[in-house]
Amino acid sequence: MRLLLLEDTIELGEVIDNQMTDEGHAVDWVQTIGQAKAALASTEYDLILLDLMLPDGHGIDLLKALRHSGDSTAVIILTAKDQISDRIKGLNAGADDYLVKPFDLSELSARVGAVARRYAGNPNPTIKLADLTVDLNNHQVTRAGGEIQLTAREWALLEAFLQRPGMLLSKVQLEDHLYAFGAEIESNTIEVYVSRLRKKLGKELIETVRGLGYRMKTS
Amino acid sequence: MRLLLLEDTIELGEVIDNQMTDEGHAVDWVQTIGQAKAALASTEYDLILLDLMLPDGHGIDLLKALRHSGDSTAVIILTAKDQISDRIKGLNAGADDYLVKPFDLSELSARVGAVARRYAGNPNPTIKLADLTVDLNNHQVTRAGGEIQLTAREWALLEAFLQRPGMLLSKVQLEDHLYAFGAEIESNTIEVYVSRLRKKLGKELIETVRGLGYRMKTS
DNA sequence: TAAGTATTTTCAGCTTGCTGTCAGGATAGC
DNA sequence: GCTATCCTGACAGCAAGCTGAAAATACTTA
Repeated sequence: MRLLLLEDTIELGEVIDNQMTDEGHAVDWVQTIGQAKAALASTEYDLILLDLMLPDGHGIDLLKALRHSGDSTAVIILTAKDQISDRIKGLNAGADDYLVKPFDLSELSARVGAVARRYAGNPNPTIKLADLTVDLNNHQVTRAGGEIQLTAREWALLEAFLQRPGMLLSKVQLEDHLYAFGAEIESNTIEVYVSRLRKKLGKELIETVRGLGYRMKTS
Repeated sequence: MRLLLLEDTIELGEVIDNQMTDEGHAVDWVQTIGQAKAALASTEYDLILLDLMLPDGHGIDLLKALRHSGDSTAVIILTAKDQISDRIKGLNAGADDYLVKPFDLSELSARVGAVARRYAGNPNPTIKLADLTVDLNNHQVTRAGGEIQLTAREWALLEAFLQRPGMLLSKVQLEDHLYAFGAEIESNTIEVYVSRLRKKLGKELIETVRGLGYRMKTS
């Protein structure tokens, strides 16, 4: 899915950019309304993530202009907590959803996923892997009918593997996926979680590549 | 199906009118409570689409008057209002469903269709869930014959789960369902209501997904 | 309006179970 | 065998969630 991210905070913008890219979306990240207009003029997007307070104007105005011109691209608004009335204005102006900062990346993923599904017409995406069924939407994993309970971290790890099927992933890459930027991990946490995941999913799925990282078998 | 649409915004009214007419319903569109009363006095409707903020009064009052006079016509509330209690008042006053503006027309169609089916084929639609019977019309839950009394909030929460059976719902999503946009909840209200619902319905129905939200078992 | 009742919201203490770390053992490669 | 790397059981600390109860609010009835 093709996303336009309009967010002037470098820090937050980068995080969202990375996350969305990780999830397989094509992200164009711009930081001003001017740039956004240029991007929108030249490209067709499936979803716009819209910050409201921007250096060269207010996001609502962009949204209004967009809707006025007959553009019905899905829009999710990102607003600060103290701008409640903005949310209402945003929804009135034709936004599809909103998120209040600070938000969990997982929450953002869920909303974006919901929009993606709405557009793809696929209500409940699942991945089948060996005898496992992974419900990406509900964070549910089942094997032979039985449900496997995963903790948040275990799920995040599985997700990392599923996003790049069959690829070799270094511990650093996995850490980057599990821990939002800046987190310092000084122990063998990844090893521990790989171990826990294997125990729950079945050992043969995740293979160790000594000195390099891990790889999940695709079939 | 014969609909009464009470909506004072010309723009929105026209859109809904057209859409519903397209879908084969007979639509009477009025713009004030006065006109609505006149229409209701002379005609039998299957469904009322009710805006709340109206030039000559509040939609809730009409709904209350209607129910007080023993009229059980289905009502779907259309509200852009951000007042916390509107939704609750609406449901308490006997609304069947609600939609927060702006909404997708497809969403509206779906709700209207649901009401249509509810009234056409099935005079008393119920969902069976474990040993529970949930009567969607009357907002009643029974178990082994005994009736379980739910308060407005408790019902709203149950409803959120029933509308998306088996899906993982975050606390934020549940808040959005219980509290119209704009309400800020700063405590563990959702946890409290989950706790109360569990106590009334039976603990095993709602499962906690730590760090992510809750999920209601479907069977 | 005021009193009485019901519901909602908040708070605080408690429980649960996840997380990150470590240590000691296992394994692979040389 | 030796070493680097990886695996995994155990555990303390912590954060998320649960729940009883009080405070605040809404609703009802006289």
